[in-house]
Amino acid sequence: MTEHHHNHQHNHNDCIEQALETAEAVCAEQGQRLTKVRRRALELIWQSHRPLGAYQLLAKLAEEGFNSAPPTVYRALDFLMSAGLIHKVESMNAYLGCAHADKEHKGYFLICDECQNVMEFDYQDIHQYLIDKAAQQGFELRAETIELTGLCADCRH
Amino acid sequence: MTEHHHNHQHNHNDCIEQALETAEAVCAEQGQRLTKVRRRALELIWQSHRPLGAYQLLAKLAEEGFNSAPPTVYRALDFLMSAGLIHKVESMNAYLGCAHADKEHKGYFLICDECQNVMEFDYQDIHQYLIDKAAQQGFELRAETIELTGLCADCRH
DNA sequence: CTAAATAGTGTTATATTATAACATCAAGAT
DNA sequence: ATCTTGATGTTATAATATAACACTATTTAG
Repeated sequence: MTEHHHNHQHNHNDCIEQALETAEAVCAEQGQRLTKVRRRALELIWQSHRPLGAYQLLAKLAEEGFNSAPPTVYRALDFLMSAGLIHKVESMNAYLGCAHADKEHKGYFLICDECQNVMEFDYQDIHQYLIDKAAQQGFELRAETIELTGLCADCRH
Repeated sequence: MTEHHHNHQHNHNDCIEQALETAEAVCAEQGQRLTKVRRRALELIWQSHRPLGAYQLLAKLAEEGFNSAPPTVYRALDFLMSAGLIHKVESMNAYLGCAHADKEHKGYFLICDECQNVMEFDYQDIHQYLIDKAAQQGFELRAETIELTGLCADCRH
């Protein structure tokens, strides 16, 4: 389990830097271009301590002189998602930096109702379990949306 | 696992009838009122063979002379969700009749990308597993959004 | 039985999230 | 250098959801 947002023990700047390096590498490998707006969008998403809405991101980009029409941000988000660099949290309509972009994985989330802090986890055993259960029904699994909400350790007091 | 929508083997009308009976019982037990528009909304959701969007439902209700402003349908949906009679499929912004409304359970979905047919399943073992994994992080689980997509047996040929 | 309280609905307006369509620009390829 | 493709700019609009307040119906208390 990786708690990558606003953890007491770590310097989040390191995470962001790491994420951007990974992004560069992933894009290079896939022959994709990490353009200015894409790169900055990714950075802003990582700087947020909670999943960031498309229009929140758009506002931040606009402040910095980027084009402020919705397609700008949705294009960047689509790109980053298809490169596996961010995930969409469907239950929040918000976007989150992915801490395992370099590994094939599924993004499973633990979201705190109180502080919106998100932990991403990647349990290969759950994944395999779900594949097997689906296969028993003749169902071929392609994508998983797994979003768990509740109270994080800090917010339970 | 319960495939309750458009299965070859069953008469879906029976499902709908069953669902409405359960709804009556659940509402009675909870001291809630299953008013005309709520009841009809639930029935229309069940009649659909795939998750139904709020505005699709609104259109159907409007055809039948119900008020056709959005709050009408969102209020009905909110009511039905909080009574546990339907679920929202977050990844589709659509709503689905719940086949286990009378039992305490989590709605987990298998959604076919091709035909949009949905199976709802309720694995207590997954649920317990997730509770335990979350608890190991000090996280108290409250709600789960588990939506799996892929190809159903029919659509794989 | 009636008044008060509460729950439900009607109505208008608007907020939020996302995409379509087409023009223009910039980067890498021949 | 020009061609091609991918990326971005721009305008408009679609799709999803909620706020706020007025009105009505049902339940509850006296």
